[in-house]
Amino acid sequence: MITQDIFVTVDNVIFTIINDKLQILFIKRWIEPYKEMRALPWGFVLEEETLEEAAYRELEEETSVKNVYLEQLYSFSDIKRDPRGRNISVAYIALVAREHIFVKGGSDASEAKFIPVDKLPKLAFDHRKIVDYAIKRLKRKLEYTNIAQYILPTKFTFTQLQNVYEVVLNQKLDVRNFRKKIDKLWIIKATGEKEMGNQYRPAKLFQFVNKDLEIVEIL
Amino acid sequence: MITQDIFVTVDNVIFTIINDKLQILFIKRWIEPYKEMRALPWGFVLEEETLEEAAYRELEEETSVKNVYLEQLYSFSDIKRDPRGRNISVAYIALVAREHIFVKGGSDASEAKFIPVDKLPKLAFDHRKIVDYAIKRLKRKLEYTNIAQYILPTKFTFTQLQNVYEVVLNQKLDVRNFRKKIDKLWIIKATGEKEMGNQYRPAKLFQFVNKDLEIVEIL
DNA sequence: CTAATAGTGTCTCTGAGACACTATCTA
DNA sequence: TAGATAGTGTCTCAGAGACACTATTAG
Repeated sequence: MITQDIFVTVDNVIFTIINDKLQILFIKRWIEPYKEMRALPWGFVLEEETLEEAAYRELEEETSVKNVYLEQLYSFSDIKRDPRGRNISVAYIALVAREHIFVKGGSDASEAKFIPVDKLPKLAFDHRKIVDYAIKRLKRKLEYTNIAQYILPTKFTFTQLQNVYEVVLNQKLDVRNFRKKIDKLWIIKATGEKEMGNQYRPAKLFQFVNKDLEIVEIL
Repeated sequence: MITQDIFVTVDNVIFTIINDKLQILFIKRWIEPYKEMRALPWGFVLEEETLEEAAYRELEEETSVKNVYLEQLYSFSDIKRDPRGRNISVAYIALVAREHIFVKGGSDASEAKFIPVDKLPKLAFDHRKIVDYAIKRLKRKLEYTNIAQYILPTKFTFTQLQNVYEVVLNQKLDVRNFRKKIDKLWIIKATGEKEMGNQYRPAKLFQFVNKDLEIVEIL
């Protein structure tokens, strides 16, 4: 029998939209290596849990969260990715609506916070590579699935939906064309309610028809 | 420090086309569990190699191969996937042209052979799940990249190219529409040569313009 | 000249994108 | 009634798919 001295970990790329910007959760490292730098929340995989369970457990250590979407991204295995020893990390993407996530109190150890993707500092380990890959996957998936629902509140306005697309794809979209396209896909339906309380015309509230991830050619 | 007793392995889903059929390489297991059943070629990840290197090394243990395309598929981690102990397996997809792969002599131990995807027997472990996922990925990737080149000889006819699409997507395609579409993508070019030796009109030979994987909206 | 596959063009329909005005609410 | 955002329709162009015949070779 072979012996292996390899540690298996999970890294989470947790996306949400705050202030109309796509943001990712980072902790601040308080020990070497990469002390003081930002890093993705990570954790060891325990013997009695799957990778997905490990990712979910890790997620809950840093945040209070509900209605989260979790998807395996890729496994990273560069020999030197952690200078302390051989490590293989399975990265996960998490998508959450702003309303459904709460970052746990900044114990001095972790100090977790969301940072906009266009303002990322230099990151620890190979986390920049992971983040880049995660963004690419998210963009792609937005275009052929109903994944947008996981980053939105259950009930949302058409404008909010469009904003998800604009912020993730990082480009402005035409209001009329966007609505036409979404309408034809039948992935959302009106709730009959309206968003009140603003000093302008109230917007209709919508919800997604299918609460599971669905492949739909979109955009 | 945590101790982990988890073995990390790689499983290879090796695709090629033989007799106009999409086929995958399997070995026959000669020990329990799943003795006598078909399984994907697999191997342990060594401490001084990346996952991709492990997949490639394993590939070379079962076959002589050149010009192979290798891509990480997904990591499988069901607690009970191997009854002998905790195991996490990173699956890889390999694509090879029939001409570029040779299955090593059937030592009684392994007896490796290609089996058409529509005639798979019951497979060992969770390999059915892996295979299904691999086929799905391959189909999808065929539609938006130039990945077909890796399953074709360097020079090929338009008919052969169309056959790759038909066999992988498992549907007949219209000759004229297919040619029009491929033409417009500028991903292949005529070599000027023709395929001779047949008792009918000789077909022009083509080759791919870009030898690297390229994202191109296709079909 | 027969058998077998290579290779080509047109029409219709649908989806994508460009583009500007009216509707509805609060203060 | 001013300010602010919600919500809507038309035209043009490009790509997708349906469809049938001619071209070229070996024997």
